[in-house]
Amino acid sequence: MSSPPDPSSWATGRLLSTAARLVEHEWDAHLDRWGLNHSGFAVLRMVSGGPRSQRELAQAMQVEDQTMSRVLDRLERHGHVTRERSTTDRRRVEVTLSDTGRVAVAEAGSDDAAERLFAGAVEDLPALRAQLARVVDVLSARRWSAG
Amino acid sequence: MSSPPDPSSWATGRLLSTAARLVEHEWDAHLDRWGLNHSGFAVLRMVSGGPRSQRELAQAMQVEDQTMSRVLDRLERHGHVTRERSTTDRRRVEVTLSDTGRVAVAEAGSDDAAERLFAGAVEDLPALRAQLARVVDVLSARRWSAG
DNA sequence: AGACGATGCTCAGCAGGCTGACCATTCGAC
DNA sequence: GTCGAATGGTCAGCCTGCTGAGCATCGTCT
Repeated sequence: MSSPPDPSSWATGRLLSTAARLVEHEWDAHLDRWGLNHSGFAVLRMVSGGPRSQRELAQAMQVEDQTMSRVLDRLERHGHVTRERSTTDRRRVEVTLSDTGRVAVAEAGSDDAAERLFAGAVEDLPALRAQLARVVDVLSARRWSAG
Repeated sequence: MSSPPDPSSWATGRLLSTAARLVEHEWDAHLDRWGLNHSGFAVLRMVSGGPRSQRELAQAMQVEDQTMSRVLDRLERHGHVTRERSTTDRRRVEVTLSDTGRVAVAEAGSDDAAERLFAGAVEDLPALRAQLARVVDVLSARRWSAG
């Protein structure tokens, strides 16, 4: 008898979180084949544009440094990425895509499964994206700025 | 020089997750005053309609039983909720809102701060909600059904 | 050169997600 | 009544988030 969930009556925050979790879940299932998950994959894509410092990656992903550190632990452990201290600034750690990482990101992202995930679930994808981008803009400014 | 994030070029999944995290973060900051967070608050609101079993709560929140178990641990530890074995079916645990829980949920949810959070960040809230609700509908059906 | 703040990263600990494995109780079929 | 499957919760372990604290290096200012 347990009634099916009725999302249209939920608070907006819960709607957002639940949708995000469901998408991550499907995406993770797809990426599992390469030993990746949604966060690792996003980092890999970022690093595929050339070596990056951890701080740069953390800021790009809108995440704390400590979180990025552990995501990179996992990527390194799986051989998707290498880390070495910068020679010019020994505080920095240069994160570089490995060959297996390059293959993984290419294969996992080839058939843009990421966006096909939304097929049938979204009426107007560009509109949804625009609204979400605006939320991210406003709230991340509110969070990471001086004020 | 580090360029500010440009969400409009992100993958949709990442957009969704990031927006959700930012909203949770602000919401948690508000609820912290009552020893609550976004997940605990949502559970509390659910229980305020009368005692529920843990399984019911888990399904309503679209979460695994184990996750709900630990959220309730915390709510119980903070005295927001009481748990007692059902007398008619001793496998079930009845979760009941406590007095302090009732006060907390009333105060924290009074000035609907939850929705004001989106003021200025969203153009057409009903449209956003409708799109998100559809995503949740489709993906949760895909996940929790037999198929 | 020395001192001191800013910067880049890691460690420890908490929380909410998840999976897999397990236990207790109930229900149904025999 | 007994046995076995279904049901309701928990334990352990992993992952990504967060905060708070600490360490090493770099820059700057005197």
